[in-house]
Amino acid sequence: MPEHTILARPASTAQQVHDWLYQRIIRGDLPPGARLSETEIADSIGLSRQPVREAFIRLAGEGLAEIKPQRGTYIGKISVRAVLSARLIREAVESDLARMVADARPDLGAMQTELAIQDQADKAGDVAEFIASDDRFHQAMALAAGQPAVWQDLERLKSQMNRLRHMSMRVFDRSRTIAQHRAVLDALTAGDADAAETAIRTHLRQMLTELPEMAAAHPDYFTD
Amino acid sequence: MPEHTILARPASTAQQVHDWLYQRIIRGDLPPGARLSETEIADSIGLSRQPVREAFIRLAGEGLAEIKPQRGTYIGKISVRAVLSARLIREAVESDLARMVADARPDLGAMQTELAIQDQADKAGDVAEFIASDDRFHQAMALAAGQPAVWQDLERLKSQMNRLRHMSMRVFDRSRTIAQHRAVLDALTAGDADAAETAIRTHLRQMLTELPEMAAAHPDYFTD
DNA sequence: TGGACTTTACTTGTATGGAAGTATGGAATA
DNA sequence: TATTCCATACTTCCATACAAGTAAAGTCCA
Repeated sequence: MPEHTILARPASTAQQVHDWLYQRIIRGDLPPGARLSETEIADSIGLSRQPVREAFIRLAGEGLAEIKPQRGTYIGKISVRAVLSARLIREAVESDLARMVADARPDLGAMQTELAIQDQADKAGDVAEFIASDDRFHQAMALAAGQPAVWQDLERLKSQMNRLRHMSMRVFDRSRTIAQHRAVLDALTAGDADAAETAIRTHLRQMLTELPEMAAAHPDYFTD
Repeated sequence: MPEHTILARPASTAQQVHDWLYQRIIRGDLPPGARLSETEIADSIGLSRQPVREAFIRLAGEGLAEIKPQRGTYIGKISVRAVLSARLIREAVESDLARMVADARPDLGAMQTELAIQDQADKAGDVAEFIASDDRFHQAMALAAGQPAVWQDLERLKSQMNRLRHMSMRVFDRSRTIAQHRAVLDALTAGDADAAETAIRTHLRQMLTELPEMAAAHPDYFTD
């Protein structure tokens, strides 16, 4: 998304505030339903309300914040409907991508690398790195399919899902995720499109079992 | 996306400005690359620059405008990459939805209705109504699959594509679109999942031939 | 004690002035 | 003539002040 210029101009203040809040929301630092005050944040970082306000507008556009006119702004709760929708879309798209990769037989070194990183991160208990590598694994598949832009679009849909994962990864079995990733990669390496599609669909359906458990454990974090 | 309240409070001015510009962009009234001036628009509708500015920010978040700091704001050109990506995603998702509908055999009256409307609109030469009904046809399929939220997500991805369609529908053969829609509906009615998937993929691949022609006809409207 | 009303302290929304940066056209210079 | 420099007229960005609306605490009255 960021356009590349020779001289990398620093982003606008409003954009920086947005990025800062975005990370805090995704990582679960700012919990769903939490209150966001323009004045409070503006004062805390020595800015006027305006750039903070514009950051809120950007966040609301991404579905991460909810601006209630004259009442307040709140961190959006995790929409179960949005998560389920994004999951279905991911399954459909990534199974098509998997078939493309299996047929084209490109180099899959990047995916191999990420799998190794996930192994290490799991053993080290580094949850953040595990999640980051998980994303890069799927991104690498999109890249291998020659569709980098598709992954960018999926990223935008995934934002709700990401928050869920930062919660669930601490709870659920990461070795199961690794095993599923390996099944995908094996099928792709073998050039078996049917097996690859089955593997990726199985992997992405994992969330269907995790979501209800998380929603039951933190009912106040979810809506719908 | 708009939240439903019992008493429909009028949206904020900034939101209204956004919606107004959004429609004008999608319908091609404001051509890609055109200049947007905060002061100019603010003066023309008797507002201050601030709400107009916030409308610009919302548009930029949707990829419809590009804000160049201290230089100006412009209607975003149609990104070929974004259109191709959205098209691939639509094909993957809608073919999964089609399979679900074919298997579940729900009532398809809504899709029938839209097909009839498209027939009429085509004969009457009402392009806007034809496009609107085209959208409702696909939306009805998502609804029949029990996935209304999925269509909402696709809508957001489609914005770039929509602009393209408002151009191409005036040029290309609408009866061909109708025939493809009928093939989809027939397969769904018959409960033939394989045929339905084939039909919807064929239909959505139509754009792959239209896009290069449009890009060649209006090179200054596109980027990438 | 209970309930309706008023006040008060918040919130976001809008208007306006000025700061910082960019592009353009003209003048001075080689 | 060609090139460099600079003034000027833009643009978006940020700060500040005020307006409009909400919600909750406080007050008055029955």
